Amino acid sequence: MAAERETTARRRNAEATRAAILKSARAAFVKSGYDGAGVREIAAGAGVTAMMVNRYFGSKEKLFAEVVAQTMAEPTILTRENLSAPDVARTLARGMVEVTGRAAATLDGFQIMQKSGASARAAEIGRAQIEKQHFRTLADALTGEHVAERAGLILSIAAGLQQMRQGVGLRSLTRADPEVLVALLTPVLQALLEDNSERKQGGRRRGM
Amino acid sequence: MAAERETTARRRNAEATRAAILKSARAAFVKSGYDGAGVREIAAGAGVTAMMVNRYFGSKEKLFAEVVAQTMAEPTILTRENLSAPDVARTLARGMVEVTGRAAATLDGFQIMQKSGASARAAEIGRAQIEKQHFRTLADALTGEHVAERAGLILSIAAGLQQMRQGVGLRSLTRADPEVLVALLTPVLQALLEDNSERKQGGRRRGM
DNA sequence: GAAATAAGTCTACAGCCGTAGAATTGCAAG
DNA sequence: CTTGCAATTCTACGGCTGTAGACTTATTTC
Repeated sequence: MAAERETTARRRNAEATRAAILKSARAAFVKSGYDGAGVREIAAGAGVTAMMVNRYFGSKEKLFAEVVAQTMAEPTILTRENLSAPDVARTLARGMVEVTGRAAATLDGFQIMQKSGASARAAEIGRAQIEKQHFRTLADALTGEHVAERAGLILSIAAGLQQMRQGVGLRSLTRADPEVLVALLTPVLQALLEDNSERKQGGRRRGM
Repeated sequence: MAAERETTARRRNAEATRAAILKSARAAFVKSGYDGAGVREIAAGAGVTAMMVNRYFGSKEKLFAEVVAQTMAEPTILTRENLSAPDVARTLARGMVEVTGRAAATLDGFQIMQKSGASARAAEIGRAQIEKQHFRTLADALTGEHVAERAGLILSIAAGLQQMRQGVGLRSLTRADPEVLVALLTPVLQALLEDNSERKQGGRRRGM
């Protein structure tokens, strides 16, 4: 022994337990939302009892806040790389549509919010993180007029697609060829990425 | 007496009670979603006890189904009139944005689904009605290629805007000038209403 | 080995949930 | 007025919720 003891060696491994709870909680919140996921269920998924959740995070609400913050801090769609790609609109469209791929983190965040629609508290927590992470990244990459509104609308499209496909399960979208959706979505996003707020061109859009 | 007795006069007015429960239920589901709205709360809003809900509708789930069907059967945005207006895109955009106006019915439906995201059963019930009402109306009005996908995407945009504005409360959208949102949304919807699935004009097939 | 402390579990509490069956009320017809 | 039935309420069940305090267990330090 004495091999590892970073910052005082853990007895029954508090760090690992905490991480396990976070992981289980994320899965549970993605699946059932804030109200739907039970503390006992989350704890069981981490191999501990319900009280550990309160012991490590104080309350279910604080655990939720940490899960949301962590999930949205690792974006995979709205990244600076994607936003500076040659064909931004198509790249974003593909990220929104390809739910199976490695776009899981960003979509997990939207999914949690979609499943947590009933809770005002969850909405507030999610709003703060969306604005801090996704919205910020997006708005920073845009140029021209009405940047905030355009960024908000792009996020709305991502959220709406997620809701109708994964949540509601609208068949015309679940059964659609992903490539068709990407092709249809690309010009839509293009209209918001560029500054074409109809006719008031003021200056030539240099952006994207 | 004998003044009114349509289909055998009601003693303590079963019809009125039933209608009162439906009305209260709709308000409750809009506010709290399927899981969040309690049977006792719904009943209290109608001035009766919880058991009347089961007596008149069999179960909470059946009540929900009836509320959703009724709400979505009275659309105010996706109407045939709006879909044959001269400037369809702007008319739809305005309907999606002006939440205060008389677009309440259509938006109520989306709001119920947004708040009920945690329940798979509610999603299934909502999906059926959305496809039957909104989707059908919309798809019938479109022409060209990929009508079903385009209709689904338009519904996604409506749902996403609703979620981000009313649900999550994204500030860039809640504080935005509605006219700006309409102006930005119009070309976006235009891209989906027209058949501009990028460059493959192949042949003009009448859709679906 | 004994003491100290961190990690984890047990038990319990109010309070809510949807719903079932029995009992009760109110109205209208005989 | 009485009888009959529809409309409504009462009581209750089993199960779930988040969380608080006391208790137990394991690990480390002296």
